[in-house]
Amino acid sequence: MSVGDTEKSTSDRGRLDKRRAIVEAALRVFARVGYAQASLDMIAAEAGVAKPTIYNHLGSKENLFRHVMTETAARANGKTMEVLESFPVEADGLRPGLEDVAGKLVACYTDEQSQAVRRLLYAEAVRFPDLFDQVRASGPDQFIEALAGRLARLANAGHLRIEDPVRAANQFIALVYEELPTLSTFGSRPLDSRDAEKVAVAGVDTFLRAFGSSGGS
Amino acid sequence: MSVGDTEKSTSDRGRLDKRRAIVEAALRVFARVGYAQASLDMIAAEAGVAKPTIYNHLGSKENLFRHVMTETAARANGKTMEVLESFPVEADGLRPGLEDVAGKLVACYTDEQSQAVRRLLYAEAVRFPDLFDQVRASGPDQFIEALAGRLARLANAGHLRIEDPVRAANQFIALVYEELPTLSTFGSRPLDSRDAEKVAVAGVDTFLRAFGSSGGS
Amino acid sequence: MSVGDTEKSTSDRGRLDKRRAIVEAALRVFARVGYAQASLDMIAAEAGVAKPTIYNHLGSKENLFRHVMTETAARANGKTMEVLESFPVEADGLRPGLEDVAGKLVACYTDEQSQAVRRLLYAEAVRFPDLFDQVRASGPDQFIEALAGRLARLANAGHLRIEDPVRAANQFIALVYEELPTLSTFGSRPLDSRDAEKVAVAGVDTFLRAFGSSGGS
Amino acid sequence: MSVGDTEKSTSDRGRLDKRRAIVEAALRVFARVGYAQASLDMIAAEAGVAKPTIYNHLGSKENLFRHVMTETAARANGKTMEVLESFPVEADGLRPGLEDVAGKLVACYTDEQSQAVRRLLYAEAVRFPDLFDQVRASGPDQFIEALAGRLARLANAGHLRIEDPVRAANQFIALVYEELPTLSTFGSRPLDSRDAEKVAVAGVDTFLRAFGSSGGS
DNA sequence: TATGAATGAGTCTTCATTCAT
DNA sequence: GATGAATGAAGACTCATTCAT
Repeated sequence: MSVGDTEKSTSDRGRLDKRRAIVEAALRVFARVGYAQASLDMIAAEAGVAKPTIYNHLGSKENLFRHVMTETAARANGKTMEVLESFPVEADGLRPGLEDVAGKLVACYTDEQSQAVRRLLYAEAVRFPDLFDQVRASGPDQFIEALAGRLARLANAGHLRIEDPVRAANQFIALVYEELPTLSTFGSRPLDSRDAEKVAVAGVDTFLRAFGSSGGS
Repeated sequence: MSVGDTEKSTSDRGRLDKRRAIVEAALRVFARVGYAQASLDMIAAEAGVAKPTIYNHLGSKENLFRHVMTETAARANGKTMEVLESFPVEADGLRPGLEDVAGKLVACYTDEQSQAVRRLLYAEAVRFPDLFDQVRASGPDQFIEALAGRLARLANAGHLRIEDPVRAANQFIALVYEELPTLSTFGSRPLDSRDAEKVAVAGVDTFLRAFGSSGGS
Repeated sequence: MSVGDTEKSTSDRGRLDKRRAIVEAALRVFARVGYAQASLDMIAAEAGVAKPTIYNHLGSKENLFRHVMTETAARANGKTMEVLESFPVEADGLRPGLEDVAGKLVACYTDEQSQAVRRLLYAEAVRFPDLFDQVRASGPDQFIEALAGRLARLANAGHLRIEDPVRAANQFIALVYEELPTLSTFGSRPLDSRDAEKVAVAGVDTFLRAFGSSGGS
Repeated sequence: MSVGDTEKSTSDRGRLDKRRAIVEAALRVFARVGYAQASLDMIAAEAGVAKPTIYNHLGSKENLFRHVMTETAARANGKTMEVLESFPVEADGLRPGLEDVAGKLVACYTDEQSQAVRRLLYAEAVRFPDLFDQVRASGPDQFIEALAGRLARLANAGHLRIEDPVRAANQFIALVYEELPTLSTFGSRPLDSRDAEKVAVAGVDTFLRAFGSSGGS
């Protein structure tokens, strides 16, 4: 009467699909109107499920929010960490390499979901301080650490003049992101990607003027 | 008990006092729990007035929020602009001058009300985009412009090597503020002022390494 | 423009009327469908007020229930205590006196509101044990004590042979009320008052057979 | 693993066990939180079955409640009727015989399940009046009838002076149970068995004072 | 003008009940 | 027959806003 495990996997797929639909819909709604203003009615409608289904899967509005935030942040953080794989390791092509990395980081930063999570985290920092810490520890903190490592390696090889790599890493991203928040009204507006590109290139330029071993190359 | 305009001025004083009390109470409540979660009951209680009095004075919750934001932002921006009056204009004492300015800017940035406004503006950027623009135009944009002017003057005098003063101004504050938001969890936590000081000094250092006419000092 | 205190009293009257209407409506609804099944919508409709008005006056469903119970019980207890004022104090007319008291007690017991409170208290004894205690202490306990006093006085005068007046008081009302709960399905059904009367008279008869100083009078 | 009717009987046993588990769990839950507050989730969890299984076996919440009440009441009534088997039939040992019966009745009355059913029946008398009638007819009414018969026999033999045996039967249990409901807060609290014993003995004493042929023996 | 009281709309959450497997 | 998942309906409670005084 049935085809066996295919059927079961179909059912499981249905379950997971529904959960996924809820979480994604919730992210969209939260991003659109904020945590407090988002009603479970909106989210249920957006996800195409009944309201109690959300409770069956996620338990409560607060829990739903936490899941949405951590899962989306994890995805975004993963993409950001991948960028470091193309980080330059030699003096040869240092500037274009850094520009490439900076461009990719800007792309990650301005990714729609990434902006949404960041804005929501900021907005609800008072209500969910622990969530803020958790996301930061598992994301930005690790990223800064990794970036500092790459910079230190370049410094050791004499390609950069850096005393405090962690601080330099922080300054690198400060320069690269610079006015992104302002340009996009904290992510609530689309942002011209050429503007962002220019900012990134300028940030790399200043970074190399400050830390390049021979005034940049 | 008294007559004539004295009475009227007394009553006017009372009215203004009441309005002021409402706005200040509203800022505290909004900062504590956010816009959506703040109820007019809380605000009325905190201000020591009856709920309808808020409507008499400010009209609606949204309007109250707008007034609170713009008035508080204006006060904060005023203080920030004053900092520029001590901006150095000569090569002599350039580094300590910039460090002094950076320290004062950090103090302004980390001022409690200032953080509260910034956080609320961020949090409600989607719901009140016009408010965001208005505050930015009357504050940060003017500040950047003024800062760029000071930097251009220093560059013209040969004390700094700067091509694009506006960009340099943005980078200056990016370097100075750097990780302030992270350190204070976007303003929801007190922040060690010595840490902030160190960040500011390091930011100035990097800025001068990049833009100093002779490698700094 | 106004007639002075009349106007104010009118407004106060309106307030109190509204509160009274809520409490009375709540008693009716609770009695009709029980605590858990009673919705504030029903109560608000029955009282002719808006739902939040109930919250303004009474705070919560639980609190409303407590007020309804204690206020109604106090009224019922008051009436019951008044019955004792006609309690016989002499051997002359002892039996008719006791029968009169018994009849009045049955009337109090079978009073609609009284039955409703008793049934609700029983029904919700698990959820509101403290309420149960409070009502019992301020009502039945005091009544038994007072009744025991009257019986003791009769015993001292030699009109009754009673060793333990409190026990005798309990047995008196046990005999008088006897099968009232069963007859009225615990108060959920009207009860034939002649049946009740007979039970009361028979109860007095048995009581006097047991405690009368000369086999009854 | 096995075949034929063994398998079927095993499965039947399982089904009946499951049904029994559901009914017993339901009684516990209903007793603990009342009818309206008891959710099928609680009951399913307490019974260790899935929610739809309850529907397969009992059909609906209301039906489940009816079954639980009637089955438990039948069990309790059976035990109560058994007590009458030891009812004294001679003048010799009348008082101790009645005291023995009274004690056993109190034990039945204060049995945990018995109290739970009584309380639930009282609590839901308005919602389930027919259930109340059904249980009363099959239980208390028959018991009173049987008790009246025993008393009549004793009266006929000259051991008691009773005109209306049914009334005397009702008064007997009224005196014996007397303040049990109050002592145990209508069964929602454990009750000191020595207190109950004393009440029973005192009830028998009064009963014999009233109806004993020679002042009791 | 300032306020106590009232309310209509909307929020989160729970529950009895039913499908699909 | 037993179950995990889904849902429509309903409930307690809150809030921004408006009258009447």
